[in-house]
Amino acid sequence: MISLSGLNDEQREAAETIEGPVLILAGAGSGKTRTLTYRISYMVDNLAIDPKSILAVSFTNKAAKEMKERVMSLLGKRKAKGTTLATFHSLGLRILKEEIDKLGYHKKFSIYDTSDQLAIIREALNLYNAEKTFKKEVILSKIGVLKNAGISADDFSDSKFFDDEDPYDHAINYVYEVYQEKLKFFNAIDFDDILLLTVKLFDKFPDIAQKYSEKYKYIMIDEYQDTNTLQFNLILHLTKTHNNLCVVGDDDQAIYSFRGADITNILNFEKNFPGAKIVKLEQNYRSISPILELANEVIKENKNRREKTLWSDKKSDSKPLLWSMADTDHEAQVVVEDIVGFQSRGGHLSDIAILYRSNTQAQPIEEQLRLSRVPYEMLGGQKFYEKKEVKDLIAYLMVIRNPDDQISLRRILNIPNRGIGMRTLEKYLEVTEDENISLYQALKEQPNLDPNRRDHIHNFIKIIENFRHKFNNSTLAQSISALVEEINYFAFIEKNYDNAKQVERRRNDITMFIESAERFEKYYKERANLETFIEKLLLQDNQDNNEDEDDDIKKNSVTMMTLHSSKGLEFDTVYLIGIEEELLPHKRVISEGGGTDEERRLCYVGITRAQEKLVMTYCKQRKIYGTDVPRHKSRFIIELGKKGFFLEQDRQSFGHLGSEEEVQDYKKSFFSNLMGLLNEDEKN
DNA sequence: TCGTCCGGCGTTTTT
DNA sequence: CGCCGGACGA
Repeated sequence: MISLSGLNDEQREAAETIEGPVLILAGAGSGKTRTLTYRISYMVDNLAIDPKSILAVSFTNKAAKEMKERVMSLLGKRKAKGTTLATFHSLGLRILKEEIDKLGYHKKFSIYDTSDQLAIIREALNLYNAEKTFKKEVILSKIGVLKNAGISADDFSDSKFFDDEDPYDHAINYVYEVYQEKLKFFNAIDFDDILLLTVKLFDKFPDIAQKYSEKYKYIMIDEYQDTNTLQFNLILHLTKTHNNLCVVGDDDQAIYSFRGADITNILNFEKNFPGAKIVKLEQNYRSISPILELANEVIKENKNRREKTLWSDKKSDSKPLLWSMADTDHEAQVVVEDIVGFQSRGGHLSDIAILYRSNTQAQPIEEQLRLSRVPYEMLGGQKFYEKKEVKDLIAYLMVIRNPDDQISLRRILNIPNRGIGMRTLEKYLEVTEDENISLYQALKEQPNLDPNRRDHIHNFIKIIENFRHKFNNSTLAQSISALVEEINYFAFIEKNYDNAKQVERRRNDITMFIESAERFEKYYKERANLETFIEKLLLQDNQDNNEDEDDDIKKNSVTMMTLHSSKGLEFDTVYLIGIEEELLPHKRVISEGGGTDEERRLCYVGITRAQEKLVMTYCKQRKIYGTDVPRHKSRFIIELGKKGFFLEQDRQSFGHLGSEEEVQDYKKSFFSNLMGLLNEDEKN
């Protein structure tokens, strides 16, 4: 039996209220994950509820994984088994994998990322209007908005989102329809479809919806303030038969409106789910009070929020710091030096996070960390699978699995070059169009269309077919290596880049890809196959699965991530870099004229990640499009230094290294930087 | 068919 | 500054 005595009164009440709707308003650091994990454990261990009927949904893989680990450590692996702790998208995908044929797709569908989506939109746009009046990125983002609002292509022109006066909307109306048709023809879906189609399925087939609702009798949703209409509809379907819904959220941390998140979902919870019990968690267990005071000061400027009084009893005299830097390189240097100093005093690198508004900020820091030999782990950013070489290989896997996947097929048809170029492709696309068959089918069944290319096409098809068998009969990693060999991909890389370093890097990416398949196999054992591997890749679920040896490495590395992905996490020390105008709040938001409330919340999220030490930085100068531009500290904090909420230090002169200890650290880190540089040179 | 060169362009945030 | 896409030439 799990004891709930470690929870405070409110937390315990939330954990013990199992039946009916519950809203937990949980301020930053108030122990909501703790509450949720105890709630799950309490249900399984004390109430003997079947773990299979418990579903907890969060937004990011990171959060889902964290929840999983904490439930496991509380309940033990054996008892925790069967609970579903998923992200919205992994849940949707799980359902679609079973049911998507009812919507007219085959079960081996592909999932398209942004670049795949853009490729389709470009063609659809050409069909609509040969002139380049409309930008495909704008169209894509609007389609995304529509999908997240639950609006299909047919509904758009009748919806409140459609403006008859706006030529863009007419273009979108056309493109959205063509886009969706093509996706279906390619047997592919995009990210938003994962949820859109799941909801569609439930709308269309109430009996299927009922099946899942009966399966998941107890549902918990984390970060409820960030749910959008589509997700809300999904929740409605799933809770329909029982109404056992427990949501956790904090309106001050709503930061996903760009993805259609609708804050009214949390504000109207009682209305949507009558009889809801509401629990407020207001004690912050995370941060020392000076950090919390700064956070409260920042967020209180926002008008539309539920009043909260977050408090902490962790008193301390050490105030947050604000460092001003000369430029981004200087910023990286100072921050990394500080980290090296911390490390040399015996600190754990895993206690440190570097947070930023935009992924572009990560680059100088990353470089400096490498130079100083500080291990780090970066979340998000350029995704591994988005690298060109990796994408090529994945495209092969996709076509092997789903030959209808025209986007992937076209990507690899002439990679490595095999003499099937644009001209040939166009001929075949015509056939595809005329006979309404897939491109793959056309290639396979009519190799004589272009006699000069016949052999090339034949060989290509043979590779695909052979490897379809190969993947069934040998292990995943073996098959992938064999494929790389078969298509001579390494030779292709060498041919394409004359720069030896580039060749090396790209070869390395391929090796890493194969290694990731090996690790996947090791962890998933007999469940490891092409299907499961691709799914993992596409959900960007890169959270490494290796429980054993890599754990040590992870325990000793700095974490870098955007403010968005930091939500829900906590660190002893946080460097919040680039607290400056046009970055936080972001330029785009300022120029669009809308409020900066969400940016302020983002700032609040960043500050409240820190437990003991918070360092904010800004640069006096920053390179934008290659030229240096003067910068200013963010409006969110500009007045608060004078009021004593943090200490401001100008690091440009290095004049603020006070204690002897710090000076020593500085010297040491300078030396290790130098060594790093030398070693780097040696290598090249 | 394939490589290269040039001009325009845009930088949020995520699954 | 660096990417993408179009144009052009071998």
